[in-house]
Amino acid sequence: MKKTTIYDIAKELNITAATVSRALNNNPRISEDTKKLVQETAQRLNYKQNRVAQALKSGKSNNVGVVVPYINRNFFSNIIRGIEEELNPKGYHVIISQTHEKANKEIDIVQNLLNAQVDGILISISRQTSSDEHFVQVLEKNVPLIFFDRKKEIKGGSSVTLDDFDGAYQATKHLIEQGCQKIAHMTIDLSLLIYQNRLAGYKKALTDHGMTFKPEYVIGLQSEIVAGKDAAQKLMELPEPPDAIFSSTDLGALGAIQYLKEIGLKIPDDFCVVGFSNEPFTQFMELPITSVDQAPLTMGKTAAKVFLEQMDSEGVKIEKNVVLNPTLEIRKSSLKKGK
Amino acid sequence: MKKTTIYDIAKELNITAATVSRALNNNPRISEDTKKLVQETAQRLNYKQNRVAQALKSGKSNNVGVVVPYINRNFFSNIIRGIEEELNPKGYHVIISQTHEKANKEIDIVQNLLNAQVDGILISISRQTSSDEHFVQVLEKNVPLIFFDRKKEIKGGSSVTLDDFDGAYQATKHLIEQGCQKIAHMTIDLSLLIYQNRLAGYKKALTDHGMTFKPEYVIGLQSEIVAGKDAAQKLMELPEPPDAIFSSTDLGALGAIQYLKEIGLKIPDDFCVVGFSNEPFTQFMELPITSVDQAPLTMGKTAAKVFLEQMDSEGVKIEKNVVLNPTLEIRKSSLKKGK
DNA sequence: TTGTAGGCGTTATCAT
DNA sequence: ATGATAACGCCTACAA
Repeated sequence: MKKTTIYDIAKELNITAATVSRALNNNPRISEDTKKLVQETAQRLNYKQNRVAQALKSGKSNNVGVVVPYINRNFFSNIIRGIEEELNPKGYHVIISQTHEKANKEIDIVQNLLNAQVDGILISISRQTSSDEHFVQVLEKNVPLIFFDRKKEIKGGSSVTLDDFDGAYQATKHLIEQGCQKIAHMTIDLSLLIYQNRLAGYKKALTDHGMTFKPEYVIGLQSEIVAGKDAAQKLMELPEPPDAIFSSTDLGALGAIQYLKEIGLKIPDDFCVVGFSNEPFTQFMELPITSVDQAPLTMGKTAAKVFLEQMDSEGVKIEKNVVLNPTLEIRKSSLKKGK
Repeated sequence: MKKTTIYDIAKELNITAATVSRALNNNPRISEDTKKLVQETAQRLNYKQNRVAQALKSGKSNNVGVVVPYINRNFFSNIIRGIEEELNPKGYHVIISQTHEKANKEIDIVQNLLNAQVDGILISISRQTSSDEHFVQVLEKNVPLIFFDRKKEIKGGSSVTLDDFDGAYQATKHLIEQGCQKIAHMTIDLSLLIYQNRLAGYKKALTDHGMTFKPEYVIGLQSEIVAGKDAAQKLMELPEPPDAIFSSTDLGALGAIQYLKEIGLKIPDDFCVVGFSNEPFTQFMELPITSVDQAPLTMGKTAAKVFLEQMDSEGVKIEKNVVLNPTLEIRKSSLKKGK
């Protein structure tokens, strides 16, 4: 079945394609009669606008590219949900791609998206990413570029991020208020800004409350349960073991909890643990885990809104940096009785 | 900065755009010299193919539409990951949309995707969906239509589904083998085929092992923890309460476990519970939950492969229905000692 | 081996 | 209020 075009409608009505186009686009200087006629015929012939042709003509594809490390991570899939829900009603389609945390892949993807004439790119950079060139190219083509969560400082780019510093600060302060004296910190890849900021927030909370920062209380790991267990073990074997852990990941926190229970510690009485991300499982546990919520849905919606603003302000270049506030979800793993 | 086109390259080299196009597409009847020249100039001028123009010309957009109820459900985001990983290397972009389980939204989305000239649609239908028309339209336009997980029987459509019957059968059989005598079943929306099949598999396993099916042991609920608790309570208040539950969802299973623990039952000694979906949290629990794994990644990859096959077999209409086998992940919640 | 010309479907700019 | 025409960028018969 051939697709029907405006020419088919035109032929049917003995008018010209231009008129049909105008009628369909509600051009004011078309008689109501023809408009009606055209619309009816369009319906009858089952006409559908060809968005590709429109895109070629207008230079606008109505597609935006969204780039993340992995789609199936809870955090990212929530962000994407937010983006889709904000952009779909405005007529945009969301194209998703995964970098697998590889810089090369990211560069390829960005190139491909540009070739596909996307109207904007929303991205959370890969762990490996160090160069800027592909982002510069995006901006040179006047394609809006919005970073979310993991950003790259670049002139002309916008961003929506979480106040990781504050999240870590809240978490640490909460532990202090629970009476914890020796608070350790588990972190991940410190090459990423977000983890640096969490570390910084942790430090600041300590010193703000008259506690000294001890380097040996900071331990790096992969985001896995076993790694969390191992790290906890190392911490507990220190001459002066900690009495609380603020982990930059929930899986790390979970692993730590498992190890601490194994060696007979009572949580939260003997030891408090706080995670980061507020993964779904943290609230399902028998011992629910306190965690910093990153508001991914809001982050996605906000990133989409920033994109829309840029599209609206034709010509005027906007550079907007939104910082969202995290919320500490306090649960059993850090809530001492009587507090 | 204006985009460079093949005309710019042509002008630069005093040749014609057609030659440039051929050179870039590696047309055999172009001299190696010009090819090289063209490629160098393309590089130098930072030329990028315009995929929209190509799409208009060829009728192929190199975009596929993927439609799911919600992107952030673990099951769906894993499927999407599989699809993207399979299709990206082949040069396709993946457009995602969410139906929010609404039939209207689904119809709109499908229309929009068709307007956008997608080369294929991969979809898991909404709970509400009853009509077929939008799918018929897809097939009439010769656009490959592949259902995954939740399908609609329709001539010309392909599908990749899970053998839900078998998953339920395995789960129930496992409970029987553990010595459970009175096995209840928690289900969700029986208007969806998948839940019907799970119920059927449950029944068959019972009768195959000489146990009688009791309607009062089947209880419907929403997929929430509280609903699981309530349902478990109702079951336990029966004159003859069950000694095991096979739940069609993991959250239902979790809720049930929480209630059972509250009333002092020991799991798995007094009571066994099996869930469905193998959500990440099931393995993180202090009492890890046995669950049926749905192999979402494989499902996504398979759906993508089916789509690719259809694209390869130009003209020939293929209708393919793949059924994947679930795996029972046996964990503590159903594993009696000594078994 | 390369050039010419037309068309994919739409819209914007002239005319009429 | 409508028609004619060109253009978006690319590709491909057909010619040369």
